[in-house]
Amino acid sequence: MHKPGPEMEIVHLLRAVTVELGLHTARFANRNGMHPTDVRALIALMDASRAGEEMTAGRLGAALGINSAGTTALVDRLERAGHVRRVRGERDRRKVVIEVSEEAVELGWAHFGPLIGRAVELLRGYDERELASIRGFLGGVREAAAQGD
Amino acid sequence: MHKPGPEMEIVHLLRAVTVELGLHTARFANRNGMHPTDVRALIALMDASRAGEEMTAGRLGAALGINSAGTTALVDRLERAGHVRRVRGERDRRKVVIEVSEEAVELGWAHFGPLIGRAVELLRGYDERELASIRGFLGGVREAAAQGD
DNA sequence: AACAAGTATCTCGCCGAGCGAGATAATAGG
DNA sequence: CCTATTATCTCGCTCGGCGAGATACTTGTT
Repeated sequence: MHKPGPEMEIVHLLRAVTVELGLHTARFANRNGMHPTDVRALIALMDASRAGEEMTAGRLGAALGINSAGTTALVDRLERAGHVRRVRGERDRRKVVIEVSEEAVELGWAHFGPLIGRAVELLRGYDERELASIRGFLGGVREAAAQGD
Repeated sequence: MHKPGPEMEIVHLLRAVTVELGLHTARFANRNGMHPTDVRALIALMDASRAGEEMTAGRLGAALGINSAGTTALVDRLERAGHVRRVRGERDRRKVVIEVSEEAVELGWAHFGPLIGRAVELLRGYDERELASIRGFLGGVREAAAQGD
């Protein structure tokens, strides 16, 4: 019916990885009385912070694929738990900038640190050409998955 | 604070890929009046079918990280939509074997086919050593993420 | 064989995440 | 200024998933 091909093994492996990472995230969420969405939000916030960008409520909701009502509830939840702070935008006072608390960053590192460490360790075992192929494949899949919004 | 390192770029890229694939799955779910969990369930079912294994309600719930009540509701939903069939276990009549309908398989291929095709195309551009490094990295991350259940 | 213990699924009642619709507040453009 | 636009929030609601416990079938024990 479909030709198997040795490439399919890697495709299925990639999917298996995303499933496993999803479950890993869900465990972190459960252990801290949070929901998967809350964790995804914190990750998005830390990403923005690392890139030196401000994350507003609207952009956060868009990044997670939930609407404005859901986003407000999400930020309420995170704020109530002390994971984020709401800060009114300085230049545009309609906006609400969301800042991650130091405590949430540490909580995240405690759980995801070992996994990240292991991944970095694995990557150290490859030479530049191998790293380039990994980078190229992941980048290509990301682009392909982003098509058709 | 943290040493950046060129490896971190790939770690963040992998995370970006999982985020993008998650959104891609959510779009498929929305367009077909389903929820992300339903799609994850169908994928798990097709995986099992491809591996020639029977998937029961209990194993499905475990694979998705939801409890038995939620699993029953999930299977009800999928059955109502015509995506799966319930079949009483032959040997052990307590079990309920879940079978995916041909129609659901085609629906999935219509949406995920192009993405899978693009991934395979990308992989064809690498030689055996490069494929081995991609396989090795993904396999290693999967194992690392599976630790600590 | 009959009974207890174990296992797989289902039912019931409930909580709360996320949605649609629309209100409110701030900015931008003519 | 007055209107259109943008950003967030409020309200009411639906329904996915949970905990507790019921039900049905299987397996081990005596």
